[in-house]
Amino acid sequence: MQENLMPLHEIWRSGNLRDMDEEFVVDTWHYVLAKHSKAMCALERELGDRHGLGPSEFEVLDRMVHHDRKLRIQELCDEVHLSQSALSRVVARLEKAALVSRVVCDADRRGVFVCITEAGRARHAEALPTQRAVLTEIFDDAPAALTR
Amino acid sequence: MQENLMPLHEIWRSGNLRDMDEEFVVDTWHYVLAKHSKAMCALERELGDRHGLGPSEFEVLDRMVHHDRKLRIQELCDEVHLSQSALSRVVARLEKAALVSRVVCDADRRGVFVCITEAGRARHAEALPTQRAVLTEIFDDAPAALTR
DNA sequence: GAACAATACATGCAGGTGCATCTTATGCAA
DNA sequence: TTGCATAAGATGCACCTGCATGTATTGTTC
Repeated sequence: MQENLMPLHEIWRSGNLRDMDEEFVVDTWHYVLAKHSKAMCALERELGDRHGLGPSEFEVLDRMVHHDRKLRIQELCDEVHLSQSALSRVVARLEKAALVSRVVCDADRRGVFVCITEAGRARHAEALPTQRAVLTEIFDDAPAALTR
Repeated sequence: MQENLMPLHEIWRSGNLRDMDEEFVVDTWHYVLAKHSKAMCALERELGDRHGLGPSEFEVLDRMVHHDRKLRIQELCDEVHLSQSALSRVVARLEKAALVSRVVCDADRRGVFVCITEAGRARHAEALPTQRAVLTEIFDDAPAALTR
């Protein structure tokens, strides 16, 4: 699909940028659509086949590792681009796989803390190079033209 | 979500672009994720509420108008980021709404031509300003810094 | 022409997502 | 304390998507 996609920096250079014209906006949108589609498909395949993780599952683990502490569901909502209900289910799946655990928050018993387990850290460490490889493959055209 | 998202051109300027380092790639990915999520949600809401179209439906109509001729399902597949099966169903929905019609291809009776109807053109013309407005709203931070 | 692989599209099915709603807990006011 | 609005998170439901497969047609090889 869209093999002749113009790199975004070229889109941004080609037009009259002072005008913020429609063509520029639409080209940028098509760039985002194409890269998103390509990356999501590849991540789904690679993370799934090699590590048994979906992109959403990986992203949640990644956020947990990044913050390195227990997080409220709502805090995760701010960082992962999922609805609260979708996130709730992702956490449920991760918990069933023993990659995170849910702990009731004592200060506010409505709330739930999500804690990454050792198995979760291990799975994330294992999957991280795969994710980086996929992204590098897909976005390697992005900065090149800025330095060429 | 991610209100403090760094514009992509800043991401591309900030790092050592010669190195294509991981941080750059990941920041670019997060940019794509954030913009895609924001735009898709907004398009789903605005196109849906105001014109009774989903993003995929609009995109197919848009491609039809752009090419201004009947297209094979497979041709559309190359342009819209959907699987063949998903596209088949989008076309079915559009046909049920009388916005396109399916015509068996005489030269190759396995194939199907998709033709946009007058109602389809009208609906697209009506929805186009909405789509452009949404995209402009979301991508207006993108080029500005290049000219400031 | 017969047999068989390949192609174009449709469809059954499983899975993920968002919206609306439910449940439980908190906070605040009377 | 009681009553009610609000917040956190879970869940029913409808919808969309991709994968695998089915159906019809075409091309190819013998």
